[in-house]
Amino acid sequence: MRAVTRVMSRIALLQIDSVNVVRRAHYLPLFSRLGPYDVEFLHRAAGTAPRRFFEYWGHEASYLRVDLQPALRFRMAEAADVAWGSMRRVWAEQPDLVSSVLDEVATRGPLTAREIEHDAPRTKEHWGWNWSHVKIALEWLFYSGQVSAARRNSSFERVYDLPGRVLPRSVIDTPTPSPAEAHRTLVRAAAKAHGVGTGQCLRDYFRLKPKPTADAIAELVEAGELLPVAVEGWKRPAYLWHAASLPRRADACALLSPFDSLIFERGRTERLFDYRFRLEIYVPAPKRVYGYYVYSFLLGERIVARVDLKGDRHLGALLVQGAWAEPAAPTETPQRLWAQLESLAGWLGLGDVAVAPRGDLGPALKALADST
DNA sequence: CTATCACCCACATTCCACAG
DNA sequence: CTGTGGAATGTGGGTGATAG
Repeated sequence: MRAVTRVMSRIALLQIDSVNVVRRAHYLPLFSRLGPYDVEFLHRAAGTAPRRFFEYWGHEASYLRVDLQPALRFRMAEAADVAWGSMRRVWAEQPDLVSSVLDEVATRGPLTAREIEHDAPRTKEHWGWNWSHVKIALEWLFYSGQVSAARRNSSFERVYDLPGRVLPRSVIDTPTPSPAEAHRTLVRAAAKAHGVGTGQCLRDYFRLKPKPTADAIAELVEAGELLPVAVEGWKRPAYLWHAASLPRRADACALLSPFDSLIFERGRTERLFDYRFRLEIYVPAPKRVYGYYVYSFLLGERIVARVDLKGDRHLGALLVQGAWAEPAAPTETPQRLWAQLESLAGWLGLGDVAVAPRGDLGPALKALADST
């Protein structure tokens, strides 16, 4: 068994080969480790022929490389068993609605949910979201692969269309792999992205089920693609991607969105970075520890700070509503963070960065704000 | 014309109990 | 210990209609 230090694991992790996206991209960017140039590239790549990315359920709602589409068809085929309850119900109880919505997309698409005229009632289930039955039908069709997302509109709503008009011909023509082969493909992709990870990490990347993932891992170990390793301080066995490179150091400098693949598996984040992160957008305001939408600041190979950000278009400013240093923060943290905040504001088309001096980094950032 | 408002959409996490 | 299922949690923002 080869031993891997935690520092090596952190560095290996920084090589990302797929991009997880995307909510609320208009006021806060979730392509957080990509610069403006890369975001342009991603939009172009997702929106023009031949398309390089498509939207589907990966880890969660994600842009995925189109060549992974065949490996996700098993999930589409399982939709009747694994999709959320409201979707399964609309499929079982209102088949006519589902087929008329599909017809509408086929004849008039691409379309958003809003553009399909209807007086179907709305529901209020689960998360307090308030979907119309037409929207649920569309999401059912999306989950089961009968429609795809052509793009998002300016309100970030999904624009649905038939897969044949969204995906490249070569992808449509690719035969469907067996579920076992599909799992190997997805575990490979996860392993490349992680460098080093536990079975848990590899499974969570595409939200796979335990049994088929364990089988895929065993087969990839057998084939020499994954190497069993022990990571310093980790209780569970880990796997090293055979081709992972281990640079001597990492010079990252980036604001990570709460949904960034670097930190979306919270247990892994804690084991690698000694950094506890929890999403607080669904926490009632008085119970929040840090804030509604908190970015983590990656510097070098450590997470050294977190900031609660809000883009205020009306004021034309990026609001820093709080800033906190982590124990690993070096002295240059405020300056490096400030530069990233200015860059982010520029990318969002916001002229200013306004700092409220909340949190232990607040005063230092405020001083930098006042001096510019 | 601007301000306001209603409407619609956004689909994740975390804790906990319990079964195997 | 691992996995699973249930329960509980929110507000931001774009758009287009309407009021003033």
